[in-house]
Amino acid sequence: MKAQAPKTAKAPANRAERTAERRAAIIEAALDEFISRGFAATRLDDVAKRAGVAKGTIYLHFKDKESMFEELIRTALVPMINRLHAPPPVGGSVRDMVEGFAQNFIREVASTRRGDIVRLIVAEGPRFPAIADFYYREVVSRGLAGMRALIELGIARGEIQHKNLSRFPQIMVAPALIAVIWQSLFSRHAPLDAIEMFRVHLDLIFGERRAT
Amino acid sequence: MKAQAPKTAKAPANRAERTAERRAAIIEAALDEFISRGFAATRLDDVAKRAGVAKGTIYLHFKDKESMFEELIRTALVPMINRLHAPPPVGGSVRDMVEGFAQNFIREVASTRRGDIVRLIVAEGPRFPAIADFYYREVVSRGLAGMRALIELGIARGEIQHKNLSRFPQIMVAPALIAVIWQSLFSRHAPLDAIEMFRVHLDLIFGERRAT
Amino acid sequence: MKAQAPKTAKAPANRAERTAERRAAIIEAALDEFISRGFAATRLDDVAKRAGVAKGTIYLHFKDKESMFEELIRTALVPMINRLHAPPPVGGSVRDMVEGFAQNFIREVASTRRGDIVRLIVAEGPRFPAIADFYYREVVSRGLAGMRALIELGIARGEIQHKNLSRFPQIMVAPALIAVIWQSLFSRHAPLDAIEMFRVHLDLIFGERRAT
Amino acid sequence: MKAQAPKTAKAPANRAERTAERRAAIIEAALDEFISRGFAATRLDDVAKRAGVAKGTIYLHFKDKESMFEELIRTALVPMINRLHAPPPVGGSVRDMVEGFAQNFIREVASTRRGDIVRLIVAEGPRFPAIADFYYREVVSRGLAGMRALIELGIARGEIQHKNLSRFPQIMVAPALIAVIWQSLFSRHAPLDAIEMFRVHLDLIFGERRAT
DNA sequence: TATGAATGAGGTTTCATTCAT
DNA sequence: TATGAATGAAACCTCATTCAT
Repeated sequence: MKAQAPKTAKAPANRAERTAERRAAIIEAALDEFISRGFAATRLDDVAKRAGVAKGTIYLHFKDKESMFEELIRTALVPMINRLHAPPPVGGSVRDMVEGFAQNFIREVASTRRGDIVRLIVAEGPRFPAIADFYYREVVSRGLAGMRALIELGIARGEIQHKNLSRFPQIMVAPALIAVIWQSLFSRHAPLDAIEMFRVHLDLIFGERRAT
Repeated sequence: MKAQAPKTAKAPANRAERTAERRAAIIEAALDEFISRGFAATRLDDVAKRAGVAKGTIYLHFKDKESMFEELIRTALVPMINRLHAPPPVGGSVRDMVEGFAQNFIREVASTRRGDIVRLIVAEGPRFPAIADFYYREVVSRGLAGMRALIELGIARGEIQHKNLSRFPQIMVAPALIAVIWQSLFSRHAPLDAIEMFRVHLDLIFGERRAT
Repeated sequence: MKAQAPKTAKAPANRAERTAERRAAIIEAALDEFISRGFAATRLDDVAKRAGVAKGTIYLHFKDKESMFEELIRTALVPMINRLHAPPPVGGSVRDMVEGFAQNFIREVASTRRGDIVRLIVAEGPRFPAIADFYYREVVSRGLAGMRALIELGIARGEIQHKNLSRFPQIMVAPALIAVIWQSLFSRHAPLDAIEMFRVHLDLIFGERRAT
Repeated sequence: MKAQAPKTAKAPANRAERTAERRAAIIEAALDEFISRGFAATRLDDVAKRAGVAKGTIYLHFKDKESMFEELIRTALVPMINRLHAPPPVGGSVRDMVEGFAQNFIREVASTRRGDIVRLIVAEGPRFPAIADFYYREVVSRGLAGMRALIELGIARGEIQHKNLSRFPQIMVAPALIAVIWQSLFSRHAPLDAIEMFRVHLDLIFGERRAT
């Protein structure tokens, strides 16, 4: 619908819209800067320049640098959280479900900027307890709970033999995290086929597959 | 004459010794500060205060903040590197060797400041390629090579069934890295028994054990 | 509406104007400080205080102390350069032209802050080749070329007997430079009537005058 | 005489001698540094390094940087002063005497480090009144007095026609000072034959010469 | 709302000077 | 006497934040 005055087609109609766009540009720019420099080394000047707004404009949207950072991380995590909420694509075997999830994660997180956000949280978490708390509450604990449920399903169905695995669902996702970190730090030195690594990892858990 | 005062063991004899001590104090203090604040947010003023020296003294030992950081990380990694060089305590089964190694790592790295150094590298690596390079060259690639050798030994001896594991030795150590990160970020929220987790992980690889 | 307050002539209308004023104040203050302390001993803190701005404001106008210095000198030389460009007040004898020029120079340079700038260039030139180059190119070589033209005119007209003088136009201006230096260093000890000295100097070149 | 123990010929016999040598080395090094950097930008560290002594040693010979500078300049001026004291090589014409003096000055001052000392005084004089005073008293006023005496002798002998010249002996030496400054600042851009220039200058005063 | 010039606290770094050896 | 490690005041410069327009 929306159907506003078509204007010059490009210019974003009304004021509210332009404001929202500016805000989005700031968020986008700030994320990029924070990812590539970390919190302390990021200059709001650069964020403003990259977002195409004046420095003062940032303060119309965020109280200060710190709350901007925290809010940003939260915002950026929402898509990941939503994905966790989404019911796993029930259907095939548990292995297929886990593998689907991991492929998704590796493709959409480990190899993209979202992976850098994870690394950013690892980097700045200790100095921003609010962020570590939020990340634990919204991502880690939910993700592990979901993974544990899958593991238990796998055990119940007889796909997984190792009963103890449900005590440490972290093991299931460990290679995915490794992939994220490897990507940021070492892909230059040696590329890593994260998806294949994950498959081998699943072989350990579910037993070797017949066919690929 | 000068009487050769025997000193009360506390006063560090000669000048060179005191200088060395001061340097050690600076290194110690700087590591602590870098770990808890990251590179950019660390103030050399605080480092000096913590080390009990004047600000200028730092510059007698290091060219500037950046090279201090790089040199520090290198220095701090040496013990880890040495441990990797040390021939694995050959003897029992491959599983025992790996488990011994992991216990050692978790006890001496994951739960100590050394673990924070690993996290620091993850955090600052992208901004300090020299550090990431050094870490890859001296720690990661060697560690993975050693691990691959062990895996191949395990396969040769029949302890390990999954031949593909040797392609991704990262899988073997993944839980150890998870432990390091968990320790820094989430141990407050939920403690993690890293050693037990690693044991379960080894069960996946070597098969379940009869007795503990 | 906003009533268009006519302002009381003191308040500098719009923002751009105030910025320009501030910049001018910085330049003014910096020149004074550089002149009285030299480059290295000048503190930007003092410049800011004298200009009535904050320290950071200086950096909105100049990249750093060094480029501020170079730019300042260049700016300050422009009036002198313009004067050199101006066609000499053709008219009377060559002697009158030279004497007019010298009187002007002594009055407007040797006895004012502009003279100190010349001394500043002498003082800092070796450490700022860019400045010495600029000064040579824009002031010295042009000034000497002009002076040589005048000398040749004087020779052609028969006012000057010494044909060799055109090989060293420096001789013509030497007393003017002496005056500049004397002013800065020794006027306290013994005042120097630079204009009279120059007249005597011209007597050597053009022959003694009948009347004053 | 001196005839001390020949020792190893190279090593400077006794302690006092070594101390004197060290002092000389410091003076030498400091002069070089001050000349090429100016007072404020000279680092005592560099002076010490260049002199081959420890930083602290400088303070055994000089109260502080400032008095070292002043003392240095004084010391360095002594040879020039002595030369002024020396009775002019009476003999030929006044012109010969002046020319001899000027050639000497240009050869031994303008083209050497001593010329840089003159420039250094021009540069730092205003900030070191004691130095400007000393220089005026010991060099300038004496030099000008001597020059005035020569001029008056020239007038008396009929060699010089311009009676007023004795009022401004500065005119006589002006080209020599020009040469000093030119050397430091512009010799890179355009060499200046100072001796020839001075000769032309003398032609103005004494009349053109028959033979060269 | 949006701007960006201005601020000034605070950071890194330098260097004259001291002093225990 | 000579050393040079240590000091810490003071310099340059940055950048989060404010505010008049």
